[in-house]
Amino acid sequence: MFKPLDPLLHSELRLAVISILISVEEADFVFLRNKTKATAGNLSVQLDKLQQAGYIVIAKGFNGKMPRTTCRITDAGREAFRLYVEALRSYIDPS
Amino acid sequence: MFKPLDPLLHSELRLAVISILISVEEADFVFLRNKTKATAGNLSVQLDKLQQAGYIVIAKGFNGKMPRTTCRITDAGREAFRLYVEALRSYIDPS
DNA sequence: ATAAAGTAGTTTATATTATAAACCAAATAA
DNA sequence: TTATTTGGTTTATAATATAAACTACTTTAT
Repeated sequence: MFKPLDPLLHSELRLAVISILISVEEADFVFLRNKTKATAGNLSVQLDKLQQAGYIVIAKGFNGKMPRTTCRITDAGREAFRLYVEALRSYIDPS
Repeated sequence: MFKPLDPLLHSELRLAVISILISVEEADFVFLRNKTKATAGNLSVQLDKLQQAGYIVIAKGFNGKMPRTTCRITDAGREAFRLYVEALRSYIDPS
């Protein structure tokens, strides 16, 4: 009947992050913060969780002298998102 | 960009409950517990929240001698669900 | 009649999660 | 040089989800 919803993606902010990364190849911390309107603290924590889960990879570098954190989705992340959307349909599609 | 997700519906169990009530006119506690596989305690708490929010109405009665709790979705509940699904699309639809 | 087991829930304690506030280190602007 | 801004992280707190324990009864077995 109802498919379980991956708790890692069933979070407004983490879902928004994955939703962005799905279509963008790579995005940095500031870009994600702007797009999601999240606080930096919350974003930092949630990116960490996505990385722990293997759904994204985070690379730390510099843009000139300023620190720069860039994120990409992994294959596991893409697959998790696909499964999450599929599971959602079991709740929202009139079937 | 991303529409906010009503926190009252952004919960696996509450979403499942609303998803059932949308299509069934009325359902009792035991039916909901069976369909959702939730524990009774959790279901009790979440039904209460949905009622507090005005998304469902709960009626207490008896089936013979046994207590019976029946739930129906309200117009507000139906509208909240519609908006929730619409908001979800801003995360999952490739647009 | 009484004890044991089952039904239909509620309450409460605990673990998990989300969030913001406070902080840090470095860069830039006044 | 002392603010202010940028790009974050850590930590404290509030909110949420969940299960375990409990209540109140009914049914069944002895």
